[in-house]
Amino acid sequence: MIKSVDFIDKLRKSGLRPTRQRLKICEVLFDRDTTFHFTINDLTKIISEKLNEKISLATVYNTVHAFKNKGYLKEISINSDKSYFDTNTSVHHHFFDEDTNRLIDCDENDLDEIKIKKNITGKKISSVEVLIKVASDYQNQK
Amino acid sequence: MIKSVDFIDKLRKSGLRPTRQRLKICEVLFDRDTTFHFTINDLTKIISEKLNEKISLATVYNTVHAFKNKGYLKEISINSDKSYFDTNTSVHHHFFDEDTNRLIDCDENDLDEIKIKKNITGKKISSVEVLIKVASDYQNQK
DNA sequence: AAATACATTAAAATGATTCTAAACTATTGA
DNA sequence: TCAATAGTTTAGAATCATTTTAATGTATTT
Repeated sequence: MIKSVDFIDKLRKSGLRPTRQRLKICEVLFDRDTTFHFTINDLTKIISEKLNEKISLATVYNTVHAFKNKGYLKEISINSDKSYFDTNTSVHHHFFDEDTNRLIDCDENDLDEIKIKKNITGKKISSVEVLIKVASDYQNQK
Repeated sequence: MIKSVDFIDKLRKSGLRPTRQRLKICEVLFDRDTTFHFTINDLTKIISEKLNEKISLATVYNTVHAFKNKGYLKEISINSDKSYFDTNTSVHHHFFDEDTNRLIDCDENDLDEIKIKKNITGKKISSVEVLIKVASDYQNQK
């Protein structure tokens, strides 16, 4: 378990004031052993239902975006209406389970390195992301 | 230039009635030499501003989804609020220009084949998509 | 040509996200 | 320590993309 002091430090070092709300959200997001994939809705539910805390929806959005901008969260592109976030900020790819709408991290060994053999003039690559959609066999036959 | 008769045929064969609105949209989307990437907003603008036609927004949505379901359009996942569509329905990947918000198709030769070396139990891969975000050099240094 | 099934439409509804401006709180520095 | 300040939270309103509704219109079938 990570001490709340660590989060206070982390926030201060990023120029973010350690408020009650931000510390709570830190706990939910970062006090874990494994990567956490979530939508704003997921996070809001955990805060209100599991932790019985009341944090304004606007604050949840603000905080998640602040964390993303500081590099503590990664936003994942899914063909969807919602944004997904990932506590694993390293360069990695994803499986997306279309049955459950859940994301699964790809391991470094699950894919070969993606080499891009083309350049867009005057542009620099800022990210390369692979999304592998999976579904149970029978549902796939649409 | 594709004759409107061809579109009537195409629609009928797909079990879609060839209405004035659908034929107009076919022209915009499919009477082209090269792949067309668009958002619903782009399409609506072309219809109303360039063609001076009046098609209800709901119809544009309905039609684009119908065409997608019939396999005439592909929906592309961008980290964004909007959906992008592509008249190129083959398996291929994309560059996304973050400066202009424009999509560019990857050629078959731009990337090696993506081999996935992991299986999700009980699931079948339904798609593999690579999205390469690019931006002009200086804008990248945020 | 009538009956039927499918399509279009404007407007309302929905759902995710952002904005606003007022109240609140952490930090700074006298 | 305490007031000034700068940054934060908040509820609710606003926005924007998309979907639904239910009434009207049109292609197809018989």
